[in-house]
Amino acid sequence: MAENTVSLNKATLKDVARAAGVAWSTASYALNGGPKPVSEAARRRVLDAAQSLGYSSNLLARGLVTGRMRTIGVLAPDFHSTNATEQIAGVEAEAQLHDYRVVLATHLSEPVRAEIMQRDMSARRMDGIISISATADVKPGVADVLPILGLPYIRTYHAPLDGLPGDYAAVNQEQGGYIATKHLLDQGRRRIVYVGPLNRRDAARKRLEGFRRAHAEAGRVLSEDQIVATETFYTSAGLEAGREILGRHPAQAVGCDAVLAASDTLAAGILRAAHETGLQVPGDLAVLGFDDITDLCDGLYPSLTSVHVPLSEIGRWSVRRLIERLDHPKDWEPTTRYFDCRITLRESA
Amino acid sequence: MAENTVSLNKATLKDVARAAGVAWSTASYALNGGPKPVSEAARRRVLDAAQSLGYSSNLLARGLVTGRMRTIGVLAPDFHSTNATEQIAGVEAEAQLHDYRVVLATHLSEPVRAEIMQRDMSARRMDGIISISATADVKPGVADVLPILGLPYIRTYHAPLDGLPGDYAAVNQEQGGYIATKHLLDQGRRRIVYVGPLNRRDAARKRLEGFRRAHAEAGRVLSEDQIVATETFYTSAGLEAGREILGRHPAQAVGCDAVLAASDTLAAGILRAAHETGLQVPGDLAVLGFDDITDLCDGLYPSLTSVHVPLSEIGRWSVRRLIERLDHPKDWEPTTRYFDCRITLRESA
DNA sequence: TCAATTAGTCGTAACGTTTCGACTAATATA
DNA sequence: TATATTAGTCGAAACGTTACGACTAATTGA
Repeated sequence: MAENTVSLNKATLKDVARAAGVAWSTASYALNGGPKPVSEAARRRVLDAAQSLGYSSNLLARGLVTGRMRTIGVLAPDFHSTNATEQIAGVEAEAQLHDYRVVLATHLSEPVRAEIMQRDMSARRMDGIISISATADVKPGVADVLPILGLPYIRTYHAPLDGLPGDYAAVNQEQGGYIATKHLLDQGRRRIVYVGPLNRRDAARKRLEGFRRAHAEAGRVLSEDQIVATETFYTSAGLEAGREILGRHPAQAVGCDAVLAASDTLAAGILRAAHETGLQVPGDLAVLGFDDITDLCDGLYPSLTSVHVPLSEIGRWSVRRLIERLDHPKDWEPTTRYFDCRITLRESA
Repeated sequence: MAENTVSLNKATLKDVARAAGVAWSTASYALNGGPKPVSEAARRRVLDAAQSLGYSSNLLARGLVTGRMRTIGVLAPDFHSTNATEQIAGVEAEAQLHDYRVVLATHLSEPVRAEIMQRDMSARRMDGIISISATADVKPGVADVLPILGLPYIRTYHAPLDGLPGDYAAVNQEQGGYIATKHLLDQGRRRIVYVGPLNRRDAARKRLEGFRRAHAEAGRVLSEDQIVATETFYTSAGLEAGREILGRHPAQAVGCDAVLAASDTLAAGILRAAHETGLQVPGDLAVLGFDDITDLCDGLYPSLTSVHVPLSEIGRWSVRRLIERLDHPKDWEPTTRYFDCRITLRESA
């Protein structure tokens, strides 16, 4: 089954040309449709020769002369958070659609490592860079070197106004918080509590702004104990917050009839607190998460209604935008694009 | 803060050499320690020149002449399953450690696409390919072209004995099933039910073998209704199976006191069925999952004890193995390596 | 002191492409 | 018929490196 193992794909354009009895240049024209036409007869012979020699062109050599590698560098903080991987998935899928390849580099939010990676991408002559962030936080210095590389780049999910020029794709976190809250209010929930980490300048804060706006528009006064700060996004933090919230108004029917959590993992903790307290979800208490992590939301009991964040879409758009810029460098100008969230309905709210 | 924007990194080795007053070759030796020594004085001048010109070497040109790009191609079916991403994460992390970069390609389990990607990687002169599988199923044709490319490659998580030569890294699924079952038996569980999809030749079957072996070693007879087949790995399938199992022996105390699920998502369904039935977990019923998906296991109530599958380790090992082969091509021979699972203890078992 | 070694440097030939300018032969234009 | 135009082909010059062979100048050994 492996009689052809001898083809160590050493065949070069020169070989093909020789086999077809033409000059390299002609062979090149025949294969890739260069700037000069080539006769049907010659084309045939070249194509046949290439076929039978198992020729495939050396993209390094081509890249060296053309200056384009059809490759996009993706810079990400890590590879574990769904935030990052979903975006990368989108990037990869869209890139493949346009016959671009993707090279990966993680920087673990360390500026030095980030700079090394960016320089490396430049040295490898990537056509452009997409710098992904998994939080809306500004990681100081992580993308600072981008502008001086002279490569087209796009940042996603970073804080929009960090002063760096260039394209920018972000989640409309505020809108996410807004529709989530509106969804709960429309259900007739009277007292909604928002749970999330507020210490950092983060997505959770933006979501909170949406939470406030929805209340304001509905003419609802928001008391400050309707906002509960957590330290992290972990389930344990959610559980702690949940116990506090539900313990605060023990037997009171309308003490708190809905919780909007800044992440699905937090929401899982709330759900657990509800179980412990014996509350029915969504009957006594509605719970709404953020991120729409399928496995988690489906697995929870009851399954978790969650705000879907269009991460994959962000990745896809970034690629399209980058390629557009590469193809028409003239009519490009920096763009900031926000992506709206939507709600994935399940049982909990 | 961006006064240096002019440095369009056009500086070439020739420029550096000119600035330092030496020949290209000398500059190259000074920068990368070539085969000839270079005087301290010259080295200084070259390094300084390189520094002030913002020189970074063109890796394409270098790759063209050296034939090594310090780049590994990663072939994966998709980008959404944790199975795939965890492995890729391991690959990326380890590659970075050795100053290798990773380029990504998904083939969606379509043989044609897989072949295109593999040829592209060869054309880009990757040093080697790691072909990742997310299931232990053999996807026919997906990796068939690898051997004829003449590139070193490693397959992970594929079915080990699919006839293709080369390095191979796999999960010891049987051992996973074994330790999981043993864990439950050691707890004193009397009647354990295994839940998983059995129609396909898949990881779940291997796990079942371990389940059987543990019973045999403990001298326990296994009745066939202790094995429940599902169609999928989804939570809904787990719920269905759970209802069947728990409904089958309604009030009977020792009807079934433990469930080993072939995945965490299935286990989530079992947990839900337990809630519906009013059973206490782990008191009345122990539930053990497979895959150890952190967010999910931590989020469930009670949190899910799960068999951890060393996916990231597989990725890391593959990279080390590949680099070893690249560095010492002579003393290489095909290796198959199995990676053992371990149990991550949480509340449910 | 003379030959043999060696440290240091320099050209230059690869590597495998694309593309430019020049060259033929055929075709259309007047 | 002479001339401009074109289709088709070719050789050679890039692209930016590494590495080989040759060449000096200095150092060593006898």
